[in-house]
Amino acid sequence: MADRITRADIVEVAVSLLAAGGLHALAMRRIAGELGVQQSALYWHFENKQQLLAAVAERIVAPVDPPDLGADQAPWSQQILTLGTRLRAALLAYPDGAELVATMLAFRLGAQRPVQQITDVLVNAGFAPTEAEVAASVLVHFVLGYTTDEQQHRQAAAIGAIEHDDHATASADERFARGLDLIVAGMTSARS
Amino acid sequence: MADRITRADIVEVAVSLLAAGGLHALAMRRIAGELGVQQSALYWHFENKQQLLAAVAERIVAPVDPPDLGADQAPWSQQILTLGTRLRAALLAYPDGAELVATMLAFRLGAQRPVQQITDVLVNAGFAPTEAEVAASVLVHFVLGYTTDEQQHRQAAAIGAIEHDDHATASADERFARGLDLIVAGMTSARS
DNA sequence: ACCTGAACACCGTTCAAGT
DNA sequence: ACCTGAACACCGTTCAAGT
Repeated sequence: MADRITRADIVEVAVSLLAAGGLHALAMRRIAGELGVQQSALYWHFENKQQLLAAVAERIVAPVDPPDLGADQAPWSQQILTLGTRLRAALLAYPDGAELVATMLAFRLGAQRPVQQITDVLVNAGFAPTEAEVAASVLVHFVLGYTTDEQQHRQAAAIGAIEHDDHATASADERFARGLDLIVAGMTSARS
Repeated sequence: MADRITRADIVEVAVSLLAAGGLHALAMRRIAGELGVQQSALYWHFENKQQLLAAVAERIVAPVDPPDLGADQAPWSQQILTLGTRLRAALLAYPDGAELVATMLAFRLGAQRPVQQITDVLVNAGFAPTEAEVAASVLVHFVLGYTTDEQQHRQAAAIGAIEHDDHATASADERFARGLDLIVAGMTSARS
């Protein structure tokens, strides 16, 4: 009613809807409703829903800080573990966060920064560019896939389709950490 | 018109629709139409669409043969490489095959056989059960994630949203193989 | 047991028209 | 430049009723 709508407003509402109800709640009609505007109004600011989702995905992975590339940096293996852990934490901050980012990444729509950061760390550690890209994709696919699984399972438990298993949830962190370790070990022997 | 509809008929039509038009073409209305039946008729045979998709996913991964667990088996690392390559080939056989199987796996709806096969190979090679599960999940998430990326990118190129890059497509196989190698190397150092 | 017919409650996207 | 109003072309699911 009051003012005009901006791209940032739309993304902000979209993020809050995602936080509240997951990907299911992220409908153009609902976003428009929340902004007090017609659904067609959104299409002046975004070409389509995918572009909007790309912006949301970007926001999700934004808090993943780049590691120090300066003098006093941790060993590369430690940097990789940190990046992987931070990425997972960022994805877990929103329901369906992992699925959303994975989809956007497959379409090459934003959210590419974490992949680039990981690749940079590896190149900086002496990996050949192609080898660094391959290693980064192994890591990213594991983080996204594992976290998607985790969130989807958690959601199914919340609906009551599955009994909530505290034991399994507790060990999710450790299984993830072990997966990361395996990949870092693989990277170590891949370095020329 | 002629005969009654069976679960197998529905799955068969669904698979052929997937082959022809990808996940987008897999609509209850279209399946029903192809069978000459009302859409509501499908709900007598399947509880919902997800259960139907689970059956389709099962069909997609069915051609992934279990490796020999007998006497004259190849070294475990070779068996892992073979299983990973076969899984990817099975997923590539249908458009959106990887995405479909990944979703069903996240919901613990069928298509779990490949994961079990990989775990079995590792346990058989002397891995501790938990370590085998972690290693299998790393491998499976890479195969599914990488192949989903590949198929989605290919589809975007087909629509014309992206230029078709023969060079990139050519090296997709090699990048995948290198990723597999990295993971197998990681598994090797994870074995107690 | 198996299916029809019809409705319910949704979707994303387009486009002329208004201001 | 920015938004409304209304339509188009779809979805999955339910359920009384038929046979």
